[in-house]
Amino acid sequence: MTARASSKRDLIAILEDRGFRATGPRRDVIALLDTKDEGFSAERLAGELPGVGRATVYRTIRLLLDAGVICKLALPDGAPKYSLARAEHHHHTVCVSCGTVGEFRAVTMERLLRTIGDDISGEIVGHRIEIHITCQECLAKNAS
Amino acid sequence: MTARASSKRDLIAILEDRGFRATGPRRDVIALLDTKDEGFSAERLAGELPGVGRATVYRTIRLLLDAGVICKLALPDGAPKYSLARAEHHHHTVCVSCGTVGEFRAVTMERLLRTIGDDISGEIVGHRIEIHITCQECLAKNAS
DNA sequence: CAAGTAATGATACATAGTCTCAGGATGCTT
DNA sequence: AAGCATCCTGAGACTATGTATCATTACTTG
Repeated sequence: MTARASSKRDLIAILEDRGFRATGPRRDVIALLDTKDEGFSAERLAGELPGVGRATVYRTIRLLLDAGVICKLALPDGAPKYSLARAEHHHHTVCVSCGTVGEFRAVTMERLLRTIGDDISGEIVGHRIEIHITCQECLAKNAS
Repeated sequence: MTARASSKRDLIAILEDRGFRATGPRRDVIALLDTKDEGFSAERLAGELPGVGRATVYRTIRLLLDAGVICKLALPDGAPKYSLARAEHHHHTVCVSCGTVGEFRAVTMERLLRTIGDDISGEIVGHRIEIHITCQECLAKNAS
């Protein structure tokens, strides 16, 4: 099991710190999310929670996005995916074949971005960096 | 006017080189595209071409995407945008306020990505790097 | 010019997500 | 505990972005 910065309890605490109620449906979403080590789609999440309304799943996802505890990313084909944010600041690898999402940090990257800032007119407010890969498992599968 | 690697004529040539016909509707899409210096949405493009079917606009966009002459990118809020690819390989800046898209190249970035490859299990097949900014114009507008 | 192929517009469908609304749960005050 | 304001909920309508289908039209090439 991967070490995880945010456990289920932490996520609930974060919600409450922001003045939101930790209601049943929200706990359900968080509990399911907590079992996922890979990227997941909102629709799939909703499908796995028949007791929770689709709108509520999306609403909870938005809350957690705003709180910064999950990340939204896009496969090259444009399909959106979510993943739990384990580390404070990080970037993602996305397997274009199976959709598995990984995280990496690169201090060098941050330094580089600061440098690039000098060449860019305007104020940098954020960035999105995704590395698209074919993961080990898919490489092995395709080789066979 | 910005120097542009692909002019209208070039885009048509690229289509034909790939075995597609340079039909009227496609020329219309390309001609309109050629007037745009900013990022644009497919829907907006379709709206500005009442004589061309919505499906054809999307189909033409896909052809040009496949040919690599336009790029698809995403604003932080998830809204998709397209932009003409001027330079061969490049990354984008997107103004989060007005949506204007810019390009930049960073050789250092490519070198860095190669380095990062050593830390990533699996095979890198691509990447997506977007710098989100507030552009000069929007900064000025907000200051007033 | 005939036949085959490519492209077209209209429309239906798919997916992702937001909005609305009436009802229900919650928490706060007393 | 009662009353009340607020938050949250599910259902479903709606929007946005894009793809698939299909009958019709336009090219191209022999």
